[in-house]
Amino acid sequence: MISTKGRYALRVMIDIAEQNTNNYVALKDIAKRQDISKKYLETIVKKLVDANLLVGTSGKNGGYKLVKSASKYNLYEILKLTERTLSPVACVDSKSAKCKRKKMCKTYPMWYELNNLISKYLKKKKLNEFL
Amino acid sequence: MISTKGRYALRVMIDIAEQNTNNYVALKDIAKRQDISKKYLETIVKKLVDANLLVGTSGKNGGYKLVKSASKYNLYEILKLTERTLSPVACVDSKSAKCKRKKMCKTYPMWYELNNLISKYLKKKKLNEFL
DNA sequence: TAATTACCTACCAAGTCAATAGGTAATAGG
DNA sequence: CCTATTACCTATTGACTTGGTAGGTAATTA
Repeated sequence: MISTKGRYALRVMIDIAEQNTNNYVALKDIAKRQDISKKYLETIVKKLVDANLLVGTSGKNGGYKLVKSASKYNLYEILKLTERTLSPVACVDSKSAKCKRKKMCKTYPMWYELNNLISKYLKKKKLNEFL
Repeated sequence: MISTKGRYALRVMIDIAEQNTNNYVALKDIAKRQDISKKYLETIVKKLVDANLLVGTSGKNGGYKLVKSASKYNLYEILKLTERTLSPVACVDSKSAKCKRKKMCKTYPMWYELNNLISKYLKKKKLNEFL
């Protein structure tokens, strides 16, 4: 299941895109509009900045802004930052321990297919589709 | 993410179907073949019995068997027993608290669509496809 | 009646998640 | 230059879930 962090991250990205400005958007305002604790959002936005999906600046009129046009962001790249994994099962997750039954496992191909289905959906979905 | 319980449940169902017999299949043997702790499998198989996907009997030559042909089982009905939810996000999960922003939420339709994608895949996939 | 098997209740350690607390550093406007 | 504003940093907490174990009782058949 995708956590609140992931859902919030997406909403933050959409919120910034919606402002449709080249100015920095303050987190305080995003938190108010989205009705999410600003303190909590800080931990989420940090991940977005670290991954270069957002750029932030301090001080008066500071805040965050996108680094590329909304149509160039896909959901997968946003969500993978906040989620331990986006795989539906450990079997197809690169971060999980490898299963030694993988080669003989009758269910593995199905999990692999399902994983593909989800990944493709998320990679195809672009941020501008939410505006 | 689908838990080990769910993955094991599926493997148990396949294992029983594979034996291709009308006799009861003992959990001891399933555990050995699948290399899963029998004790742990007990908790999983109980859910399958409670939901009438399997029927079990005690005593010598006891064990579990299917109640219908493998082609009549779909993955969704099996996995939903072991997972708290099969929804990718709380927003589209009937068991989770309702989000009051649902009606105005820009992301909700996308989550709904993703949920549908996954559910449909799992409901279409039948047990006999693994034999 | 004895072996075999399912079935039942309880428990535990580790990990994850959602969220809060209390700061420090950078920047722009007056 | 100073002060308000804003991002950024580190640590902590309680609740919950997961994966798995322990130690039994009840049912069935040879």
